[in-house]
This record gives sequence, structure tokens and C-alpha cells, in this order.
Amino acid sequence: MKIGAIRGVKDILPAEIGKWQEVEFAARETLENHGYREIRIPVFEYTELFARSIGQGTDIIEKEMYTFEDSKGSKISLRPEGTAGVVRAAIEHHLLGPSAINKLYYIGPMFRHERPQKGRYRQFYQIGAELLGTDNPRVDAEVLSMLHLLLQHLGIAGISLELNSLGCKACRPVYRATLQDFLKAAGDALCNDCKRRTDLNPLRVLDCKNPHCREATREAPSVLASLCRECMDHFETVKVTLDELALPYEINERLVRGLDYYTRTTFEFTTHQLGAQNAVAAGGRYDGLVEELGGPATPGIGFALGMERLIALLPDTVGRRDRDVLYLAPLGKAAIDRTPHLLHELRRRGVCAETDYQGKSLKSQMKKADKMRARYVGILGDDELNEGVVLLRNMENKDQQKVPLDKFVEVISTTLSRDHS
RNA sequence: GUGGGUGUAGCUCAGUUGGUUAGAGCGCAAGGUUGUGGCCCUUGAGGUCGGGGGUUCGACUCCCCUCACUCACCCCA
Repeated sequence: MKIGAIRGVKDILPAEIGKWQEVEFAARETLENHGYREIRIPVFEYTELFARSIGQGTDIIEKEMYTFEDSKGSKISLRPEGTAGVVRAAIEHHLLGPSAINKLYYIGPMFRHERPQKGRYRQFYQIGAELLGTDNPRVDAEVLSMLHLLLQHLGIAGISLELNSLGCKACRPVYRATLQDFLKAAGDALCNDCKRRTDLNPLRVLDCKNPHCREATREAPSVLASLCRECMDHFETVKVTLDELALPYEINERLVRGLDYYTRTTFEFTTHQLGAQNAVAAGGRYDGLVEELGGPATPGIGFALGMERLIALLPDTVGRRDRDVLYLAPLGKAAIDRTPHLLHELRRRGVCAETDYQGKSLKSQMKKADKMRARYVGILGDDELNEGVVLLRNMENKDQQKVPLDKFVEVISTTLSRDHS
């Protein structure tokens, strides 16, 4: 019986790895230009960390985590998202202080046990950033403009930014109660899921796609109208800053994030090109989270970007960088015996050199060289050996010249670097 | 967890009302003069027709079960 990969995970093969590397490179560049530093944290944590940060009532905690017990009986989970771990690490290593601002980013796999579909995998990769230590609304705008810049650098089009504010611990509970009353009055007009949500997580009802629920909640009380003075001012400054940056956005009062820790600003970068999973990057402010996890009261904001989704949107031109390769074609045993040393010297000089030790015909080797898009082929047969040369063939213009064997490495390395410039 | 769609060669797919040796294109390999790639030609390798059971003289084809993939619900990046 053949063993295949686990359901919902996928192998990223060399054919598409260029895009991944390109995305990672662009992300590091953009994030670091904005003052973020990379942090690498474990892919598993105590289950309780996630339960406390993401929220007990959420699907992620209730049914989507890969949880197991280690040999001592501790409950451990593979991380379903990155924020909890980053905050935990920041607290643990005392990165947080009264006036410290931490800008951290991470790149890595997350795990959720969901039914796989387009743009949704059980192991999926996120690029995430967390900004801890300030609740200044201008940094909310900065996070958004940074994300915008990253998408732009990667040549991604057709993405819109949706924006909302969920209020703080002062005004959100008030709104929640008002909304709950409204939903209870709506009663049977709501789908079964939404009836359940009314008690558990009423805000999520606003996000339901069911047309009947949409209709029933058309007149629902507005989040934005119920914000307290401070939250209203905060949101206003975010918007004004975005306007000054000429960043287009749409207010979506139904934009409710799934994780409990979000406060105030929430946002999603969405597209219509991904089927049902339309969020490419999303996040928001979480001013209560650090304290909730046992750290000093510290506001924060962050986002996560789904790499598979982003890569699905990438133009085909991205990530196709070719190396200049030299293919060495030895003919006969004597030449093959010389090959390892020659290749080693070439590579020591930074030349991308390849061969096939199988002793195939020249024709066959030429085909192979052509297939790997070699720029040059070095032919080394008995004739060349006797003469002390390598026959260097330019695969583009078919020029061939004899190069003395002892000069070969030097000639080819300078030739390739010259071609390159 | 719930629905729909699809499983035939490495890839993309044909396969007629069930009928004997299951095909194509691409890819791969070897040739097409002596040591030279792309185009073209020839030949070749490669398939338990997802798996199991059933109906039948006979199943890739019909029925049941199962598994996988996929899309959607749900949820979310």
C-alpha cells in the first residue's frame, strides 16, 4: 500500500518554489523597511495559550486544532495562528515595557483541521506581523499601507481593503447586548447557525452569507454608531490618515473577525479571484490580548497573510529566475574521471555547473543540457584531452571555441559573470 | 461535520448500446552517418482502468460500499 500525503496538506514542488521564495523575499524587504524584525517561534504551544487568546467560543478552538498530550500529559496544540505565540514570546522574554514598541514578523506554517477546499489547507503558511506597544491610530494606517505596498510590489491587482471598528472593552459589550436584543427579536428569520450565534457570538451573525439572515439584519444596530468617544476618534484618525496616504478602502460594518481578541480597527484585504476564500490578508487591533495572556497592559495590532492565497494571485512572471548554467559533457572514461575535480573548481568559483556521469552519447548530453537551459556546454572528449583543451559551446549562438584546460575554470567564470551584467 | 462533481499512462484527456490485444497528445528513453541541443521522423518503456464486493458467459462501462481529489456550506489567512 502506497503512503500518500495527509489529507489537506500539500507538497510545494520545485516548479513553484520560485514564487514562494519571491514572496518571502518581498515580504522581508517590505516589513524590515517598516522596522519589523523577524521572530521564530515554535509551531506548538500549550493548548491553553490558544484557548485563552483566540477564544473559547470559536470554531478554531472548539474543533479545528490538532491537539495531543505529550508523555507527561500536558495538552499541546499545533498553532492555528501566529499571534498568540508571538505575544507569549514577547511577554516571556520581557520585550514589553512601558514605552517599548515592538515590531515583529514571522513566516511559517499554521495548522487547522478543517475540510480542505480551494485556498484552504490543513497546513497553510502565513506571513504575519505584530506591532506591540502603541494604540496610536496612525500605526493602524501604517500597517495597512505596509500591506498595500507589499501587494503592490508583488504585482497583485484586484484587491480591495475593507475596514471596520469593533469598539473597545468599554463600548463593545454595550453594542453586543443591543445587537443581541435585536437578533432575539428577529427570531425565526435567522438561520439555525445564526440562532446559535445569537447567544455565543452575536457579531458573527452580521457576517452570515445566508440571504435571509442578510435581509433580517438589514436594520440591525450599527457598530460604528455605537462606538464610544475614544473609539470613534481613533477610527476617524485611521480613516483620515488613509485618505492622506491616498489608500482606497471601504467601510464594511459587517466585517467581524473570527477571533475573540480583536478590538477597534479590523480589516481584510479581499479578492474575487479565489473562490469562496476571499481574504488574502486580514487582521486588526487587539488592545486587551497581552494583558489577557498575563503580560503588562499593552495595546497591539497585527495581521496575517495567507501565502497560498497570495501566491495563487501572483502573475506568472514572478519567481522565474534562471541561473546561468554550464553543462559539462565528458565523453569516455578518461574525461569522466576528470569531471568531479573540474566541477568542484567551477562551483568553488560560484559557477552553476552540472553534468551527467552516466557516460551517455554527446547527442544525449546536448539534449539534456538544452533541457536544463544551459548557456554553455563544455565538451571534453579524448581529442580535447589529448590537446589539453575544453571545447566550449555557446548554446545560444552555437559558437565553439577551444579553451585550455588549465584556463577553463577562470574563463568560464568570468564569461558567465560578464554575460550576466 | 453536511452536500455536489470527478477518479483510465508521469501530465492533460478519449474510450462508442457491457464484448476479446485499453488509446491519443505531451513528457520520458533510444535511434535517424563519423563526437553536437531546439523542429521533424522512427521505435520503445510505462496502466492491478482509485480500492473492495455484486450482477453477467463476459465489466473501464451497470449496481452497492469504501477511499482519494475537488468545489461549495461551515469556518477562516
